[in-house]
Amino acid sequence: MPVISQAVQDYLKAIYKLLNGQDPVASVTTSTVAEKMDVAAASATNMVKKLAEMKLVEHTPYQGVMLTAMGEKIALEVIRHHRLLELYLAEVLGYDLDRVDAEAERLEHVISEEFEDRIDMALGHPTIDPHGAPIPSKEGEIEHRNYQVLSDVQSGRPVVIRQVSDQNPEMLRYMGSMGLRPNVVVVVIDRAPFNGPLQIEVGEGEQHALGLEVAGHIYVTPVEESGFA
Amino acid sequence: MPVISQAVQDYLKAIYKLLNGQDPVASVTTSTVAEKMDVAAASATNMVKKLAEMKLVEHTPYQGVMLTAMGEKIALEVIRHHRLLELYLAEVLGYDLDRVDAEAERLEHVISEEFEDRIDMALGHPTIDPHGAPIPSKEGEIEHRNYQVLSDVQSGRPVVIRQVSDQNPEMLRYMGSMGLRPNVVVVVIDRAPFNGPLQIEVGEGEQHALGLEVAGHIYVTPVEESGFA
DNA sequence: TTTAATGTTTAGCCTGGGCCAAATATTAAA
DNA sequence: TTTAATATTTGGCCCAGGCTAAACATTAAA
Repeated sequence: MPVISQAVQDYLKAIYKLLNGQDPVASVTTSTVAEKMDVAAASATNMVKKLAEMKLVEHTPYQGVMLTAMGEKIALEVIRHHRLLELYLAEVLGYDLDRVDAEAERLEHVISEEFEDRIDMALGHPTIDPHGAPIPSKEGEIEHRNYQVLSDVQSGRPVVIRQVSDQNPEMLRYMGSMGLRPNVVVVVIDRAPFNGPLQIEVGEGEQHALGLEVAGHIYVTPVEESGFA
Repeated sequence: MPVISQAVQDYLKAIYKLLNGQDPVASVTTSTVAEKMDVAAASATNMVKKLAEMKLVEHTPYQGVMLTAMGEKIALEVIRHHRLLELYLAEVLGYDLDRVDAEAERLEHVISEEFEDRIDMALGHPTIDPHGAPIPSKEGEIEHRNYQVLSDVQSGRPVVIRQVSDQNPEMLRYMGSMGLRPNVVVVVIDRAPFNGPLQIEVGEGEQHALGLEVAGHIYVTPVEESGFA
């Protein structure tokens, strides 16, 4: 089998996330892949063809792409690397939450099995990354949890933040500035009409007005529930 | 100026090491570069031409290659990354000495300035890597020390190992198995004739027979001296 | 049901960094 | 000093992974 290049890893990861991410998509087409990877449609077509030849994906033209077992395994390995690295950077090296993603992105492709194992051990075999996303096991198992979106939470019911989207460092920084991070309790005090902002109380203290877009990137469970499906 | 690709970094590092390494070479020709990089001579020619266009080296055909100030700066940055990483892997993550080089080789090209600074801090701003090689400062300064080669040491005079060559993991493992690592005291008990092996005493205890090839990759100073030039 | 809009693929090109084989310089030996 | 051995460079090729423009499919709207 051909080499699993960095590009191949990145595409598989992107496809995996589109299929199983926070808002999974019915069918992953080459153009959604192109968009996620930020490349031209033609480039995605080429790569998808190549991945299909390598038996890492199955592709029905105009329908969509699916990962094969092998493709999914590789994607999960990359994601495991990524999330272990994120946690290591945050916990051990003291990175801010909004900087771990970019660094992990580059490191994830070059670390050895030994590196993976050693940071896993140093972290005590963690299962959740610093954004609250599950870390796949070495065997390629990953926990799927059902979280609610903060923007859907009704007023007065306290919820715990379980996960925040790591897509946008600026948004992460903004969330961080209000204390919005995993394991923090939040109560929606009030919802402004016409898709207006939420008034929320964070932890014991401060109140903030929070737009729906940001609230839609915060995943929560009612206090007392874990979110297991 | 064009992008400093990984390949460019590797060539600059190789040229730097040929010029300033443990046995510096009068002139670095494209073919020595090719050999060090383990590529065909034509490939090295191409890259040297490219480096010259980027003003990172000066090349006089059939004479040799020299680094410009800029080229040397980049080489030293890469070497700093490499050696900080080696030390971090050994000290913090518990790597064996013979495995740090390969891992650092891949990581050195992808870590950010922030990563560099954080591990530097975690290690207390070290100046020597786990093989005993100096770590260039962030400003691109590097200490040059004058060490003796163990194979040249006369019998009966105790010496301290200051550095071991990191070229060959197997040799490193072999050295390690005899306790030959930086900061260990060694005495040459006897030299067999006809370029035969040295009989050495390592630390307080064991004696070993050590071939000249390996002894030639161990750098020492007489006990009580530091090796500063 | 035909047309327009949209999505997908093909064709052909580019860049980086390898390769080999052949041509050309240079140095060393006869 | 001429020849042989050795270095170096050139020319032409390959592969990965991008790109654009054009061709071709499919779905939605008229």
